[in-house]
Order: sequence, then structure tokens, then C-alpha cells
Amino acid sequence: MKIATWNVNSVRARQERLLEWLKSAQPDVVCLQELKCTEADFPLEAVRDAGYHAALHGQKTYNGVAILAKEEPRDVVKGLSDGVDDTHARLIAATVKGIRVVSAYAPNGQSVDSPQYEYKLEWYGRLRRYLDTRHKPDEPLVLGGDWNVAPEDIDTYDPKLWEGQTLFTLKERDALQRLRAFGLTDAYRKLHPDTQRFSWWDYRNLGFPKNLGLRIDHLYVSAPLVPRLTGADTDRDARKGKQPSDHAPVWLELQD
Amino acid sequence: MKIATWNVNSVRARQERLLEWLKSAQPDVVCLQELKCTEADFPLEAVRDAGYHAALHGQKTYNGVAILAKEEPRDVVKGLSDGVDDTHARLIAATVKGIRVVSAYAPNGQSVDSPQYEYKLEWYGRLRRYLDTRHKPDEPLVLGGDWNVAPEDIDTYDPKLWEGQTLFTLKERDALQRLRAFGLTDAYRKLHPDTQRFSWWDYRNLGFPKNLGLRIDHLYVSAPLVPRLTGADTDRDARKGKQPSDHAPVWLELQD
DNA sequence: GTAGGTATAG
DNA sequence: CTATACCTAC
Repeated sequence: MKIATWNVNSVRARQERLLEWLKSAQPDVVCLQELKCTEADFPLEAVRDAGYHAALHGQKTYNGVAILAKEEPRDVVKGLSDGVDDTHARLIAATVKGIRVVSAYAPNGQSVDSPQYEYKLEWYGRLRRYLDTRHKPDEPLVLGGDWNVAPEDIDTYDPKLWEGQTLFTLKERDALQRLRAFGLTDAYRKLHPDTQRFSWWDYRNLGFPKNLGLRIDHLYVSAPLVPRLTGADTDRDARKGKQPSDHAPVWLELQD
Repeated sequence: MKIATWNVNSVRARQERLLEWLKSAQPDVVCLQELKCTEADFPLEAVRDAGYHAALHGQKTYNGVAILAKEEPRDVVKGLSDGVDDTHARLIAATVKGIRVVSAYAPNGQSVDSPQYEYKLEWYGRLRRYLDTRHKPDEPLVLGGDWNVAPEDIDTYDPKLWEGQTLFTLKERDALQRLRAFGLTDAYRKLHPDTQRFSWWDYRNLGFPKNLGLRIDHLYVSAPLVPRLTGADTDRDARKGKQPSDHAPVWLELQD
């Protein structure tokens, strides 16, 4: 079973690329982020024609997340639903083939002294409480998303340059660590402890050609799924060519 | 000798289409309208690589006209240069192979009661005076352009619907007629007196699929060139496919 | 650099 | 419907 996550950076601008990638990669489940459109504007027909059902949590211009799956996603839950007044469409959860799948788009955080940075740290706390409230670490659980945090030095092209910058501050890494402490394992890092693989490259300054990237897109699995992990990687090719997303898809394989 | 006119509706947005069309149609001279860019932003390199020289009169956002030619255009004159305070880049003239070529983008006229409509009628008068001042009817002269006027009933898909609408009011047709009275012959209509051929289809309301068009792009030739006319038509295919201009190229052939 | 929104123009 | 400009965000 193949599960992937991809920040598409506008699903309408990237429709053809998404369809081509679905066709070639053939994931069973895909977590999408940054749809940048409402549910009504999502290209549902085309995705259906490609063989996928879709659970959607859309928003105009910003955010927007989805779970695509060959089998119909069940028990769809949109947002953190924790009573906080929050319009951001950053989370959707659904059950596919007995696995609870969460597609998450963590706040970017803008700059360390901004309200967005505070919101980001709070959001991570809220997501940890979401897991505590609704799930148990021994359930089969997969969280795929753009976490907007590089967890370790190896996940940046230049840790000294990035140290203290948004996406790589201590507080953000701590917040991610506290989320993982629920009982989550970073699928890629588990299988490839020492291999540097980025998932995002800035559009600016020739980030991709120079391979100046970060690994900020991760798939997290709960304990019962760890022994079933058979593969994990990034589809770097999807970042190539014309009009790509700034993120590449990240995937894992589970033994059936 | 093949001479064409094409309102490209942004030469930058249409660069690839323009180059492909130049490659397949192989005109000796092309009058372009609605470049929608300054001379500095014109894709001069690519056009040169395709085998064409360019005489340019650019403008940011609106208007902008050019003459492309396999031989270098000589004695380039930009604008009407009649002392009227007018920033619109709607006219360029140059000599190619002994023929004086004018590329013209007539004002659209918006609505009959608008200042733009008045400007359009005046512009036609100014262009007639331009010809009177600078040229003689027995010179070899070709005017190619988007004239924003359908000359006759046959040049609209529904003359009753269009009667009195901008692009088909009596005043506009009169203004065009007065221009032609300088001694100009509509090349397409001369060779095909009874055949309906449109050059423009509105992007809206499925104008092209339903063939709801107008013939507002014409090539006019002076008397010495009329006997040399061997062909004239519209490249309807250039309006097909993705991201087309709303205009198709119009061309004529002259015996050498 | 690459999106989206709004507005204007055709 | 398809462009442009200017604005904001990442």
C-alpha cells in the first residue's frame, strides 16, 4: 500500500501535473496541501476519471487540504474542531483501508517575531491535543503533510544558514517533536537514517537547480505501522520542468 | 510574396503560437497588433531566430504594433505623427521590398455613447489624412490591421443583431469607407466577393466553437498591387486549441 | 518565481 | 473568456 503527501501549490494551476503524477505513481492514498481553492472549484471530475475519490477541505486563495484515495475515504473530519475560532483549512482526516489518514498543512510562520509564528506553535499544540483526544498510539495512523519544519540539520542544505530562521528554529522543531511524541515515526528518516532528501525548493534564486532545499514534507506513522514500512522516498522528478509546485511528492510503502 | 496581419492579443502570452505560425505560414511580411508590451519586452531574439526582422512600436498593457519581415524593414515611421497629443501605439509603417507596409490597430470604440467611440472616428480621419499627406494612391501600399469594423453584412454572423453595435455602426463603416476612398482595395473581399470568412471570435459565449465571428482584420492594397493579387484567406487553425488569440491571422499573396 | 485576489479592458 | 497591473503571500 502506497501513501503519499504533496503540497501542490494550487490544485487548479497544477491539475495536469497532478493527474500525470497520479497516473504514473499510482498511490493508494494521497494527502494534498495548498489546494488554494474552495471545494466547489476543485477539479473533482478529472480526479475521479483518474480513479480517485476525494475528501476535501477547501478554502479560497490560501490553504485547503484533501485526501485522495482509490477506495472511498470514510468518516471524514475537517479541521481541528477544537472550538478555537480558526478559518484556516489546514487539516482533514479520513479512514482508508482501516488506516486513519490525516492530511496536514502546518502554518508557515512567516518570521520569528510575527503573530503567524505564534499561531504556528499554537497550531502544533492543538494538533497534538487533537491526536490525544481522538486517537490512540496503537491505532494504525498516518499523518502526511507539509509541516513547514525541517526536523534536523540533515534536512536542510545549510544548517548554519537556516539556524534560527523560520522553518528551522528550535521552537518549531520542539513543537514538531512534541507532536511526534504522541507515538509517531518519520517514515523516510526511519528507513534512510543518513540520506539527505529534500521535499521543497524555493522558486527563487535557482533553488531547485542548485538543490538548495529543505525536507519539510513528511509522512508520520503510528507504532503498529512501523514494522510494515517497506519503502519511502521523494518523487524529485515532479519538481522538474515547467510550472512545477515548489514541493515534490513524498511517499511510503506499507506491506499489506 | 505573402503579407499577413494578426492581432496576437499579447505577444508575450502568445510567443510560442506566433513562432509556430511563422514557421508554418512563412509570410514575407507580418503586421502585428496588440503586442501589449514595450519594445524592450518584445521577444526579439526568438523572432530573429525564426528568421524575421522587426520594426516595433510598443506600449505597456495596451496596443502596440509591429511589422515583421524576412527582409529588414526600412524607413520606419511610428504613430500618426500629426501633432495630436496621443499616447496610443496604434500605427507603424515601414518599407519592405519596395512596398510601403502599414500595421494598424484601430480603436475598439467601446460603446456608441463613449469618448472612445469619438476617438475611434477621429482616428480614422487622422489615418486618412496620414495617407493623403505621405502617400499617393499609385504607390505600392499595403495596410494590414485590426480595423475593429466589419465592413458589410456578410462580415458579421448576424447583421441584424450587430446593426448599431460598436464594430458595425454606420458611422464606423463610413469612416472605414472614407479611408478606403484613398484608393484601397480589401484584398480578401476582392478575391472572394461572396464568401463569409471571419477573423475574430469573442472569447465569451463559445464564440469560436459556434462560429459567431466578425471579419474585422483586413489587408488593404493600393491600385498598383490589385492586379498582382493571387490569393487571400484566414488561418482559422491559429484560433484553435489552447490559449489562442481571439483573432486569426489574415493573409494575401502577391505575384512577384 | 509562482501562485491567488481585485480591478480594468476587449 | 483572456489578457494586463498592482497587491500580498510563501
